[in-house]
Amino acid sequence: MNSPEVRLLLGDCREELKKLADHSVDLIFTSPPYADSRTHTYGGVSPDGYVAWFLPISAELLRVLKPDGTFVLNIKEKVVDGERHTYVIELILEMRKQGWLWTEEFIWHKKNSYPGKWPNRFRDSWERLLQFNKSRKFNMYQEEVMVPMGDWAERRLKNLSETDKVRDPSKVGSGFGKRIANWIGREKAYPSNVLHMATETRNKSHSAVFPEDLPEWFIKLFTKPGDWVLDPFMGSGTTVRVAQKMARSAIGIEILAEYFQVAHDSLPAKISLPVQQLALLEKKEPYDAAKPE
Amino acid sequence: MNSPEVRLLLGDCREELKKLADHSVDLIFTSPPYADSRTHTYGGVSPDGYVAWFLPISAELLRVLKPDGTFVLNIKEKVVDGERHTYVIELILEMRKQGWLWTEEFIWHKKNSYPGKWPNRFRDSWERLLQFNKSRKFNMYQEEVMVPMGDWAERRLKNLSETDKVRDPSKVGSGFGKRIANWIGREKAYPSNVLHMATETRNKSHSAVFPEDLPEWFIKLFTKPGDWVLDPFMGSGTTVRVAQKMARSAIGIEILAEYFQVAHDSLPAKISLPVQQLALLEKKEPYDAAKPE
DNA sequence: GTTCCGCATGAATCGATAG
DNA sequence: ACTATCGATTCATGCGGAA
Repeated sequence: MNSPEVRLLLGDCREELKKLADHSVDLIFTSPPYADSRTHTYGGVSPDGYVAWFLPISAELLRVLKPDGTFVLNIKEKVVDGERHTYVIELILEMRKQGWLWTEEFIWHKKNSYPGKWPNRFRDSWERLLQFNKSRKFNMYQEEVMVPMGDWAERRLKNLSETDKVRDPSKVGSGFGKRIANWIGREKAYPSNVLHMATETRNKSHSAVFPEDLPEWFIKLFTKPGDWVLDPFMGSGTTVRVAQKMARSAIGIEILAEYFQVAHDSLPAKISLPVQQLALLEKKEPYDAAKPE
Repeated sequence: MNSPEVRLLLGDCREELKKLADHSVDLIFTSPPYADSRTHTYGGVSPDGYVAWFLPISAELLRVLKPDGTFVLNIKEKVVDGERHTYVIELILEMRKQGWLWTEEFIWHKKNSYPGKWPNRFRDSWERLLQFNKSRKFNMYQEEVMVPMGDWAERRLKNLSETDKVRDPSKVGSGFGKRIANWIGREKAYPSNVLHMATETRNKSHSAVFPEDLPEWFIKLFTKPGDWVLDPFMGSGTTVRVAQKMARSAIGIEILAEYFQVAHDSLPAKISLPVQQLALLEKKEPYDAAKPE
């Protein structure tokens, strides 16, 4: 494999994505601006217009993703007029019409949001991580994200009963049997589709939408070293930064010069930008640490 | 308030619901048969036909619910041909057309989910708890579900002082620190929209689909003693049993005589059934403890 | 009494094989 | 080709009996 590289593109992803080749990316991990946030960019997408705004982008993502690649979309609907808005679930339906397969929905449980409440609801402590694929056969490296087994295992496996050594069919006909003996020597178990991760609190010079653990988990699960990771809404660059640390190649696209600059500056291994982009950066306002929300 | 009572109805909820008066119920909590499960009843609803099957029922539920009442629907889509099926999210969209407001989506994190390993997915360890309302003003007794605070705030503030204060003094004055400080010294905190509960695996003469903690939490949150709770898919009666324990009145509807009998027999405070229903029970096979799956 | 340990159980899903 | 059946895989929990 070639030495991993990072490419940062300053601009609107609706344009920048067109520069990427077909079937060139192994994993897309992104957290797009939610409806009504970052209204200063992307024309202030309204909840009602969200699906129409996103579909051209997801069409490009479908094009650049390799056939055995994966698209993970971190998103959560906001509350509008007392209701959860339906733009996310409508988006799922429309993306399927585009050709995406809705393989799975992971839950990110945000462990440490501060307590608080509204008259009609509690604090929102979870977000969706929608997994989309182009085909039913996609790359997944499950062993990379295994977790330590519970301490029950040690006790359990010390003494095996006779029924443990053979497949013991369930009494109630659930069709499920077990062979406890298979677990001997194992120290790790597979995770589930619920991820417990704290939100980023140690805020550095940039504020991140999600903690580094989140892209790291999916990069481990869906790519191997040298593979290409894409984040079309790079923001302050969490995804590309993690990808670089993990020896994956990465492409990050960001429309806002301030965020772009933060992402560039925070890469552990520095990269140089094309002259063209440096000129673009010059024209924008200088990055102000207090500005990004 | 009148003394709480429990009414059990043996029959198809599509018929039985018609017997209930308009605006008579404070909380509907139910877990309908998921697509393709419980195929021996309800004609084995297929994923593709699920929405059409459910809509007439949700229309009746809309009629019987009080204007300030709440409907909590426990459901999860199954995997069909490698994808999460879309019947649940389609149902949300269709129910809104009926007049329901989709107020919130709680997550039930099942700590001990069904085991299994597949090449393309992990264990499914969460289910949806969809909250629907008829109006934006509904009864919610948030204090009833507050949880012990523990040392949450202390840890949080310690974190704040050590890290955030140093790196970004603006955070402390900006309200973040103040909000945290507001919680110091309080004994209880409001919960979030993620519920961590184990499934009921122990088989005590009947197997419950969900643990008693689950309906208990929503009954506390959305009703007060004496209010009416309805479960149109009663099953083995977890919801009505909990409601009775909590001094709420309850109505349970179940189509299958075996489950109906279990629900009736497991009520802590015994109730007598109308002669008509006893006759119906007679005609069915007698309940056999080994039989319910 | 308290702690430790054995054990059955569960809204599942995939791939291969058979009709 | 398309559908139905079958075997394989897997982990946290709470009860009950033992130490």
